[in-house]
Amino acid sequence: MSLITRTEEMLLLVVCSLQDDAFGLSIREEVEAITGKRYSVGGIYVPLDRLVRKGFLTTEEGKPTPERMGRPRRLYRITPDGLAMLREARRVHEAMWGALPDLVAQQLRLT
Amino acid sequence: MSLITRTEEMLLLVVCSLQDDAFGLSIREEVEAITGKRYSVGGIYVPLDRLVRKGFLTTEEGKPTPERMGRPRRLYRITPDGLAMLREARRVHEAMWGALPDLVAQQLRLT
DNA sequence: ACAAATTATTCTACTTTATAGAAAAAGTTT
DNA sequence: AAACTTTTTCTATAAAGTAGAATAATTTGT
Repeated sequence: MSLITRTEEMLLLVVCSLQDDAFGLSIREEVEAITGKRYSVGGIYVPLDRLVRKGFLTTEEGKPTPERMGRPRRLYRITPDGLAMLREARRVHEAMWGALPDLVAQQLRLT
Repeated sequence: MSLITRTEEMLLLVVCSLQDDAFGLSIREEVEAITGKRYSVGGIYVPLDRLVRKGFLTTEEGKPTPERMGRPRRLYRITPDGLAMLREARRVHEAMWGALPDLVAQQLRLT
């Protein structure tokens, strides 16, 4: 199977990190905090949908009566297949970076 | 500026790893070796071109008289901007994975 | 009950990137 | 110069990324 994209990896990881609070807007906040870059709502929801369709995430409506205004949340959780994809992404990442000659590695890790 | 894609990161890293032997087909071999996945020639040359256009790689014709048959090679090297992109990709990667709660991290690193 | 305010998701059009492989190019050997 | 070898270029298609307006579902105020 094909490798996951960087966006997909980020979203899967952030869903894991947020645990029971992983929904569209909280995921967006976290992604922005970590990358330091702005994301439109589409930039989050569109790939989230894709991950659900592919079976790497599951989703369900948030609890019915939280004392909170606004539309209910749609929560996300990672699946076993999603975890497998993350492991694979990590393996490739480490193989790539591990193959660097020492001299180049030094240039990269510092500065 | 926007984050580099996973393919771009792979190609930049492999160009670094191969040093003076980084050309289309050798890059493909290395990418395939590391990922364990097959890549068409287009799957390598098209993104390589993009990286050159963006200023993350430079390219030049291979030496004139190598005792080797076939069309001359087109060699690639990373630029300072390319190195900066790799550093940024690495920073984001570490921030993402570092934010994982211990329990999830265990599930991922093992198995 | 209705209007306003709040919070969040859905939808969709557009741009960029990925993917595949046939065709062309540039050299060497016979 | 014809055949062979190695490598790149080109081009079409599919998939993913990006942006933001529109819509939805709830609570609060009157």
